[in-house]
Amino acid sequence: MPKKAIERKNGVALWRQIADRIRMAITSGDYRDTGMLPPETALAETFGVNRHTVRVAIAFLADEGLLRAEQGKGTLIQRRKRLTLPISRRTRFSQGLGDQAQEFEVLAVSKGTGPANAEIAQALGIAEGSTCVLLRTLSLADGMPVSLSDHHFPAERFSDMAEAFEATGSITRAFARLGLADYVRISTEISARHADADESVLLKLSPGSIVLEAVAVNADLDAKPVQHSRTRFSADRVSLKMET
Amino acid sequence: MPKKAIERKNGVALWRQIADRIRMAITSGDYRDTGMLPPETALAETFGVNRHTVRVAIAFLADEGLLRAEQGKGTLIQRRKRLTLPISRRTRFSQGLGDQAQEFEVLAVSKGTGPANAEIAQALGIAEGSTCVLLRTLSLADGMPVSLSDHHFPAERFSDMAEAFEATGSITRAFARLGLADYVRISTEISARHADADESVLLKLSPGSIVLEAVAVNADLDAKPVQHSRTRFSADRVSLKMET
DNA sequence: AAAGATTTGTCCGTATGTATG
DNA sequence: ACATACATACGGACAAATCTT
Repeated sequence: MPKKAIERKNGVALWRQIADRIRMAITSGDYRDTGMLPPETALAETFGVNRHTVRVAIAFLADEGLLRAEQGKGTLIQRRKRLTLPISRRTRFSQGLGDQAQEFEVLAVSKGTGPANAEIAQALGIAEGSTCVLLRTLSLADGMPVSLSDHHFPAERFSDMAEAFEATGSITRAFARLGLADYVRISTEISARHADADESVLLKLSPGSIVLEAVAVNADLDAKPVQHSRTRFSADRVSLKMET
Repeated sequence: MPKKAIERKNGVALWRQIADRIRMAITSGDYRDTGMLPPETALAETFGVNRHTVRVAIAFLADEGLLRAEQGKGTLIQRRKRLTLPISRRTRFSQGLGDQAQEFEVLAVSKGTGPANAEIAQALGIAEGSTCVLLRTLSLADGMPVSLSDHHFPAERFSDMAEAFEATGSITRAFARLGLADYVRISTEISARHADADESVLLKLSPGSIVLEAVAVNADLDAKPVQHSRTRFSADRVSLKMET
């Protein structure tokens, strides 16, 4: 039974819908045994479309780097797994994801300072308009972008946060360098939506992709908030797990 | 000024990209002051497309129930707010959402029994293939579908779960009736994806909509799992919040 | 109350993109 | 590569409903 009939007239081309379905099937491990896609004719049959349409979808995914079609052999799957990020009071971002990939890195995309808006000021327990250190980071697992984060730190307490992060490559180590040895996650709010333009570019998403957005607040052991972050995960590549 | 130029040839129709952008603008509160969309001509100008194209996008969102266009007046925004479901060790579903709407109800869509697959058997700590009570529920806030859940309960212990739910209208009360006075959430895994056919129909989603999927396990106070559920939330209508 | 401006609704035609066989 | 059918996007013109002056 097909999960969902491919439909016309929803503003999404058939080949694009099929590409999305194949991508989803791969990330949920559907072709694990062979490591390759079924033949184009079989896929065309499955989705109830012409083979040409399937070929456009495959070409699109090959361009993304997810597939590699080889004449005579078939269509090989290049990447498969979805990472799982544990979330708990003791959440440490790079620890949680880092051990699920060969290579894991967090880059500072931009840094600066700016005033806290109402939402962030409330979360951090500071006055609206107070200066914050801003840090935008991009994490990559085996070279593939996984998450994009916008962090806010109260500037009064952590004025050198951006530099400390660049020196250490980790928020946890940057906090330690600034004299905060330990901290805990006090809240995480999760939603999902379509990626916007910035996210599409930085996370290398195709248009219409979904992001999981996690807005988190960390606090020191006296329950004083030290960090507000808004992290967008590529929903195709990550799921979030809470042990409570 | 638009964040990013609308692009053609990505397999996504212009009107669809514009509909997605308008939907996102609304849910992030962009037109809160007037409660209406700018005129079609202004939107066309903003997005750099013909007015007809904007009209198709608006018709699409109107069909979703997000907008209502009225001749001579303008285009009214029908709904904007997102419900927030708290998740913690003490999560009680209808309690969490129920107080954010005037009226909240949970319906049993279907019930039955069936064997546990590998994933569910492991989560519930029972043998693969053991019989489970299956229950599919649909929750509505003010008449609008919010979530669709597939629950599994070990049949050995909770053979009358489905009936108990129908009699009480709540999982918590059904457990209580079957002798389980208290239980706790032990894990929740969250991901996001496009809705499939069943979900689209039951949650009244338009094709291409996003669902948040939360796979949760509840256990009694002896840490023995009592329930596995897979809940899909309409991402446009719900966000999940963890206090840790 | 009347006239004009604004805004959505409908019709025409034409060009390009998408999907099939 | 070709031919065919339908969806998408554009442009212009005008009607219908509503608001403003």
